[in-house]
Amino acid sequence: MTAQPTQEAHDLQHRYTAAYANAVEEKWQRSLAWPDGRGYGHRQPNPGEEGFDASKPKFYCLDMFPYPSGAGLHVGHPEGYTATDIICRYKKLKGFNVLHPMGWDAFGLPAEQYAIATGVHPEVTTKKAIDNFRRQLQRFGFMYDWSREFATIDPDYYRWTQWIWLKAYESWFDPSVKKARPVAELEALLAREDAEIAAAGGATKRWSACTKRERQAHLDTFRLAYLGTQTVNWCPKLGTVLANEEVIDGRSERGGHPVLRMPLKQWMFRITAYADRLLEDLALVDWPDMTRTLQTEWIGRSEGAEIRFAVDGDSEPLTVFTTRPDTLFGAAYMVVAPEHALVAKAVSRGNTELAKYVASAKNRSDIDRQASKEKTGCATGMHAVNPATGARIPIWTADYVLMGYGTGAIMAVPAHDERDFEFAQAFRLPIVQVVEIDGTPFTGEAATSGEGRAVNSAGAHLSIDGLATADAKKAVIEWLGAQGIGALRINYRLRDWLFSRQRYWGEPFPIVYDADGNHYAVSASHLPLVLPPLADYSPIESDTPQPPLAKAREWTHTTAGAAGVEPAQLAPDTPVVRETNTMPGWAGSCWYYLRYCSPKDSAHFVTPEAERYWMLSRRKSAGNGPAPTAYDAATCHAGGVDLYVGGSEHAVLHCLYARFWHKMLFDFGVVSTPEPFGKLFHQGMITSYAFQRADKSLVPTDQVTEVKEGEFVETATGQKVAQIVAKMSKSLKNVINPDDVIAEYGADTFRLYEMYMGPLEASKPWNTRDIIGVFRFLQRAWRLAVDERTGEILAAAQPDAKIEKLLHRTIHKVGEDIEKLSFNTAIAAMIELVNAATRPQTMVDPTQGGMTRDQLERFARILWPFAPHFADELGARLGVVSTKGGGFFGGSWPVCEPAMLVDDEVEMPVQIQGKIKARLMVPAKADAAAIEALVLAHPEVVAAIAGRTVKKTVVVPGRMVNIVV
RNA sequence: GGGCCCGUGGCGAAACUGGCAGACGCAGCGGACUUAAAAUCUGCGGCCGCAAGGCGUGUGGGUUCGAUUCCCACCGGGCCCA
Repeated sequence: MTAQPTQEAHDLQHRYTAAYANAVEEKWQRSLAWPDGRGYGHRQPNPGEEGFDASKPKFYCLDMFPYPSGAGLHVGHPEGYTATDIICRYKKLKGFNVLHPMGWDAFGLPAEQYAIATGVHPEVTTKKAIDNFRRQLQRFGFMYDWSREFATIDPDYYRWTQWIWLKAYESWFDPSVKKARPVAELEALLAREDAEIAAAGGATKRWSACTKRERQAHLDTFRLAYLGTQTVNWCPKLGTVLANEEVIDGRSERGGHPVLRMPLKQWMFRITAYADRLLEDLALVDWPDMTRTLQTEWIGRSEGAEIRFAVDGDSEPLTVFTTRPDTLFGAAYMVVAPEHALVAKAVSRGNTELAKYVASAKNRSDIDRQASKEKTGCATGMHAVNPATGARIPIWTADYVLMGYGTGAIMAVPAHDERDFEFAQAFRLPIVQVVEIDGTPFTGEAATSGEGRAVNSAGAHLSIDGLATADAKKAVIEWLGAQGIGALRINYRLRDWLFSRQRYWGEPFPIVYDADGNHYAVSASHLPLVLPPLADYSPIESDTPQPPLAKAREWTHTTAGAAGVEPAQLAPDTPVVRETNTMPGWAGSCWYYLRYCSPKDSAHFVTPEAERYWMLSRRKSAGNGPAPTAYDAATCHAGGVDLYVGGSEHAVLHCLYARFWHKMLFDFGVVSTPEPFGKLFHQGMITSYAFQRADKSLVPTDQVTEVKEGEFVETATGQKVAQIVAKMSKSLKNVINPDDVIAEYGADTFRLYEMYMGPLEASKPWNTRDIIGVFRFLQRAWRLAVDERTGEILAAAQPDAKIEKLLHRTIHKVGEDIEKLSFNTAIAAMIELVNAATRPQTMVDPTQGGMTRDQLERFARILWPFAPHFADELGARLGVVSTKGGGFFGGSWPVCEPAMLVDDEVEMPVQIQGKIKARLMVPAKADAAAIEALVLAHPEVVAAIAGRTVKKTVVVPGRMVNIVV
């Protein structure tokens, strides 16, 4: 990296240029490299290991798991990583044991699609991408403990992902204690009580009278990981299921191939069992309010009633869920989803029009169905009885009712629900007002929604007229209960989690099926179940879903014994077929933070001792006692990771799924805390400038010319374009490559720039022009300390009192700001310090100005978390650290004397009628009365209030004085 | 349509819990140094005004001795739900 110095630069060989910065950075990174070449810098030992200091408090800081894409790092990645690096280095200087790991979320679709296109195995491309990511991250100087690195695709890792899944498979949720228990306990319980269980055809059967198969089938309905039937969007041409967002008008978004909606048996997680705990425990964590709100809404708990309506000519009642049981008298008709069993019944009675409607609705995605304004529907010809009025009401089917929510059926109250109203109007169904809402009279022209008083709600058996909504709900629910046709019920928007994917590049399920389709677990001792290599990754075109793994016939067709099924479950020579679905990309990221505690343990998914040390933390209010050894809600924080930093795009799904897994693991007794992440922080997005024509279409950045300050034209046409802020994207050609920026300024400048752009949580535009500012700050700081010609330290002979005071204040402010993650203001404070200490150019003797060696060292220590290579190099030249000693890694945060933070005198503004009219110096310790006396005696004040009487004086010591006349 | 968040110089931003609006940086303008330029050091810098002064934190109102900060309405932008 040592560029040949030009003749002019020859005198200034030690000037902090980009080339110099790069050389210094690479020198330090080399000097800190580990002998094994896997990483460099800090390696944090675990409890029980050599060099572990149990007397220190712990700090576990985590960055969200990156997916190593082939495109390499984006400038968004180092934003969060720099922030966590700064706080970890700071905590290290403050005497903490710091766990700051990094690894790779490496299963996933892009690598698989690349494999389909090129035939290169995803493992090859993924490992290449990981190597590139690691190289880029290391070039930034991030203090990760690389000895703990792993990827989700490592069999040593996914062995435990499979192990956790098996634990869930072997567990059920006991609502009486609100936690998971082994299925074996449920089995024992059923046997002990000789319970009556549901059997085929609606009958019941005693446990003792059941066959082994019947018992198994019953237990399967309780498992936390279970085989369930879900309606999926299956695209035969693409050979895959699609997410709702990927289906438009019954065709795939990509390629426009037909998509079939079909029920499919797939592995599910019973996350809904944990809905209440996932909701309640949000109160225990220090998370952004927005994120907690999003999770709350996602879970979507609503209290209402389940009501069973008798159906004419059918023994089976129609069950609905409603949040407004008080509107029962207004239920003028029923609507069921096209997939509802009752519709099939009606069709089987020969209703051809209905059959046509169902067929057309079937292949519309849920999103299409809810988005369309036009209400469609069809009468089933069947009728239900409104239990309150005794009226016979028609049952319709319409696609705006979804099978997935509630019971897939609603009672329609058109007067008070907008969608029901539109539907009733479209099909001329009766509309009856049953709620009188204050301020919104019901005119019959629109639905009125909200709470009020019940009207038109009196019948022979029940009358709720005049009752407020809340009381009316209670009364109706009570009456329904007494009649045996309904009850209070809690419904959730959250659905059970579909965990199967028809993909190759994911964790295989440790499950096999016998010839009858019964499933058996592969025992934990046979894990990992390694993903078999495939020569051909392309999807299988078929009308029935066939995951790519089905192609590995030798792997899929095996025997129970070879697969590792317990002989007690199935005879070893029984032929079995392996599950060919794989786990989704979420699987590996649900528990990676635990594996970092002990990534090499081959006997446990996490070493219990390491888990306790790194995950248990004392609350701030509980003082600084020794590390806790067991969770105690009174003194411990609920969440193990002390700081989790990542984008808000993961606020709902990833953070909810990880919490769910953590709670299961907590119930299994293998983790100590009820929550995984104590404090969560979302860094903002780094955007970029882009250019827009008058018609709002976007112009790539390289097709724009700046004609003058702030004025841009499209180069080809000369047409004026507006500069706007947009996401970085290839098509806009406004993507910034971190490698280029490092080459131009060095990693330390890059780190400082991203932290100086603005608040960490804010979304901010990258402005290449601004980088020079922080680069100049480093240059100035360098020049302050180092002779640019000789490389020798230039230090003041005597400390300057003003600089010493400012240094203490800066130490204080930078420390405080780091704790608040307010890095931009911390850097501003350091810039001010350096500006204040900079020698005037006219100064002949450099030892007359600047900072002393001791002051420079303290400055280097506070700068170190932000610009570590720069600070280490400065420290080395000062002779206080060495490359062998690892720079400031083992150092400490400088001391701030509280006495240096207070002034003897402070300037106070004096306002008259709220406008500043004077300023004067007052002793800092003066009380309000003394200040008032000083102020009223001040000549400027006397002049300003001359001729008027002072009505009131407001004195805020240390702030200001306001005189009201 | 409902809910939540955000609007401060030419630009990125700062401002503790209601107490000096614009710290710090970029861009700009000036001075010093230089044959000159770059670099560096240094000064100015919200707007209007020659000045005194006035006006200023999206707009309009309110509470308060005092509002960027709290309340109401509106305008603009974003996110989530429907």
